[in-house]
Amino acid sequence: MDLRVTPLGVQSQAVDKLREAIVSGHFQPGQRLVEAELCRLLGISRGSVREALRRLEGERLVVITPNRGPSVTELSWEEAVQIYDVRRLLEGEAAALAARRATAAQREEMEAALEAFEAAVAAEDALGRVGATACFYDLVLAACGNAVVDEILRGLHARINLLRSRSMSRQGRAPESARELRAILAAIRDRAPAAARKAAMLHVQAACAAAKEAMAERRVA
Amino acid sequence: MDLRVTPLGVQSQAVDKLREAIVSGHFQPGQRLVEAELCRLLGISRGSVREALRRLEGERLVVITPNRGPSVTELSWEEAVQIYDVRRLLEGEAAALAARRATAAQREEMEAALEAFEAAVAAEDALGRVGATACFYDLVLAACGNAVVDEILRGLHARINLLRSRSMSRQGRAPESARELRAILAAIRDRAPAAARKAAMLHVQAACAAAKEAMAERRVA
DNA sequence: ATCATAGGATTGTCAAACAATCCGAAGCTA
DNA sequence: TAGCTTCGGATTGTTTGACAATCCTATGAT
Repeated sequence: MDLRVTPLGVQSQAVDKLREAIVSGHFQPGQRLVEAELCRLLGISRGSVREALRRLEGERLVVITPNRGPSVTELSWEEAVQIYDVRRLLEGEAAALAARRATAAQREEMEAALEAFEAAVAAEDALGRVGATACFYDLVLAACGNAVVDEILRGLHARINLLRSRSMSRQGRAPESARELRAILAAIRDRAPAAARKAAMLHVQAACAAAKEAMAERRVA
Repeated sequence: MDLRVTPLGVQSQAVDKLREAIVSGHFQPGQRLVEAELCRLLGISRGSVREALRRLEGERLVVITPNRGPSVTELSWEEAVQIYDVRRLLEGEAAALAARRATAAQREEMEAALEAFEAAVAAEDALGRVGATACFYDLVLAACGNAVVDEILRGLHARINLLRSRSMSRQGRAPESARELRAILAAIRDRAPAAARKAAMLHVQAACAAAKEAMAERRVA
């Protein structure tokens, strides 16, 4: 077991901070990220900033246009649909694998996370909801045992967040969402891969539909 | 239509050359990539080399260990299996979408590419085979119309290539492979998404099994 | 009003430097 | 000889400064 504690280089911190700033909407999609500006904000040199930006480019959170530099990725609705398509497949797979492989302890943790989510829904605690959702997802992805699925889905979630910064609301859908997650967990507990896959795909499908509606509202607003 | 011709900055070229060197096996998996060395080989500055390496890290072709620097990714068999799992899903999806969306012209091109592949198989032209395969894949991915699937699969193919550098042989499987591809194309021509998905998944499954055998041979050798 | 031009802002790239870290090899000890 | 310590070279992480190439904008000319 490796208990190394790395002093966490300047760049890694920069990447984390920038990613956080982007997914949280502090930097709006389309906004240009001027290197000199980021140097000032982060207190690091241009070389490090550029490397950090390259990493975020790899995560598709930033687009670097030649001779124009970096800006926050703008996600078209068309591309968002494509992402949801892939998510449907991969989250279905992840759920199926989790149903087959999750240990008893992991099932317990999922149950706890889901209860936390339901509590947050009842309390209309938006922040708690996203935290609990993330926790639930982490557990499923850990249980599925496929690091590649994990890695890709993390990336896709971050990218979808680029949309959500504005259409966050939709809290009306939370109860449905809770029911969908519960269905997934039920299938995982029953060790029913096919059912888990179906439930997870349904959940993504619903999320996509909800995003579409939110998008339409935004469009007219 | 944008017919801009970009002078193609130093870094982009560096990334391309390094990627080529890696997937072609010129740099072996696990080999360390010393920055100063790459500066000499590429004739560019350290800053540019480092940015190029960051990009390749994003493509998972290079691993950068803190305070040890970059080296060519070593793909474990375990991880390769996970990649094949995802490929099965996504190539199935791509084939299904292509079956639904491909234009007549695209079907013709696929037919041509497949015939080229079969010709290369008959002529035992290994290089021609990989070229024709790549071409066929490009056409299917273009026809499927999902840029996210395209992008992810390209990445996964490159990563699987990290394995193949040694286990390239397996030319005995080429005729089977040709039959599998033909089955995919047949389904696409019939506009039968379900059949196309099934055929594509079968193809990946077979490729995975073949890789496993090649791996086992290597292991004992 | 339209076009050309100039100037500022920004990126792309290079060079040089230095501290921190890692790794191997020499030397010392038992 | 085996094992431990120490030392020094190699390599990375990061900074600073510089300059050409490119883009954008505002100014000025027709």
